[in-house]
Amino acid sequence: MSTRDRIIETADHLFYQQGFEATSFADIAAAVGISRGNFYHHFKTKDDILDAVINQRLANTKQMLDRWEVSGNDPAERIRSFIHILIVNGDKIRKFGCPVGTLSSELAKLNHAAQSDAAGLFTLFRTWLGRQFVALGFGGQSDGLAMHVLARSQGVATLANAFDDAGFLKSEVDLMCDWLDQQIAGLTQTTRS
Amino acid sequence: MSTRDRIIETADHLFYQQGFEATSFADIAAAVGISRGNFYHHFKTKDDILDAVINQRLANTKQMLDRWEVSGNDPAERIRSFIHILIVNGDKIRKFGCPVGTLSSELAKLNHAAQSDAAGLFTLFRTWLGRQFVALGFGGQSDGLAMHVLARSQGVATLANAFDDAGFLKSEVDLMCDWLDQQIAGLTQTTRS
DNA sequence: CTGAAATTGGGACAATTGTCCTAATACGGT
DNA sequence: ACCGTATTAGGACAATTGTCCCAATTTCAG
Repeated sequence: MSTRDRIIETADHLFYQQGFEATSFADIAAAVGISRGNFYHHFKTKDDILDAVINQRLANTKQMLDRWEVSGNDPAERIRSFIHILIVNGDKIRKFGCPVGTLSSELAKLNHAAQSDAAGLFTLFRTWLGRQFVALGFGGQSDGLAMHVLARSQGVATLANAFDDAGFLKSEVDLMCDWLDQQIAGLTQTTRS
Repeated sequence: MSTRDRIIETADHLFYQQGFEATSFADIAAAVGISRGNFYHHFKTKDDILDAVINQRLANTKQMLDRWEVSGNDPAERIRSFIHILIVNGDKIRKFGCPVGTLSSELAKLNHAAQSDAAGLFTLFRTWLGRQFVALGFGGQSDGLAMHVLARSQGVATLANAFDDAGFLKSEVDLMCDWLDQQIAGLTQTTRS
């Protein structure tokens, strides 16, 4: 892996675990094991690293969502896959919160120009979830349902982090899956009537 | 108002709008209009101000919740009052997120000792909401329902902030109120059977 | 092999950080 | 009026910040 990529990967982890503002050039350089001069050769400003990190997250997320979409599962199962990220990444979420939500919140407070780019991560999930709901037949409600799923996931992540509570995380994931089943059942009923 | 109280109030606003880490002694002193030396006389360390800010938030929140509880409204109406904070503070939430959730998240990332104190703000709402659900007759489910309301509020705040979307905020508040009505209706039905 | 370009290390730089000190002023009780 | 305490201003302090420069070293095409 190139030095540049190692810097991005390390910065990604540190931004997630410590926050963007609290992570310094020196922190990243030390974690990568290179000098600050070398660091500067690859990234002139702190905003440059942030852009690179966000772009990598966007690419990785897009790749993951694409993988989920080409696989044979039905849309409902895909949405459940999304919901279950909360469990798969449960340990990290309890320690550091959701990587997307916490970065977006921090950049909003810093009034940082990259906030909209960070929000693009949410948009990625939003449009993907919306597509699944459309495929299920929810039509014009799909975007609202996608935002609803996104919002509940964010809330669960925030509280699981605040209380460091794995049980709550699990039970809310179950509730969300139940909710999804009810929505789908309700839709089938409406279609039949 | 005493200088000390003015410092706390100003620090509260700045911590909310800029974040704890991004707000410096100099920022607060300048905003209050006092010298750093004067500042130091009242608060020896940055953690001291943070403690004072959190304690004031705890006191203010407790006072607000007490006020809501002694008023004649029924518990369901009180829960709706809580949910509607999202609308009342909608402008600020869209700009800076939820004061409780964003502070808790930031302190968790900073591995700050005061994180548990900040989480105490959540506990305040949690036990208060739980008490309302108990009063409604939800018994052992009450705490889970309280956490559920808390989580959904947090998620709505996070996404309303990320997308700066007032319409989404409004529609999710309506959804939460509908959900509350359904829960209560379901409870009555169970009681009758 | 050679020379130019890319990469790397080791600092320098002013600005800002949290913390602390001292001297001056304001205030309140006797 | 006086004295001790509380409050205030102004600055000093080392450490760290983001940024930048320059001299080595490595890489690699010709």
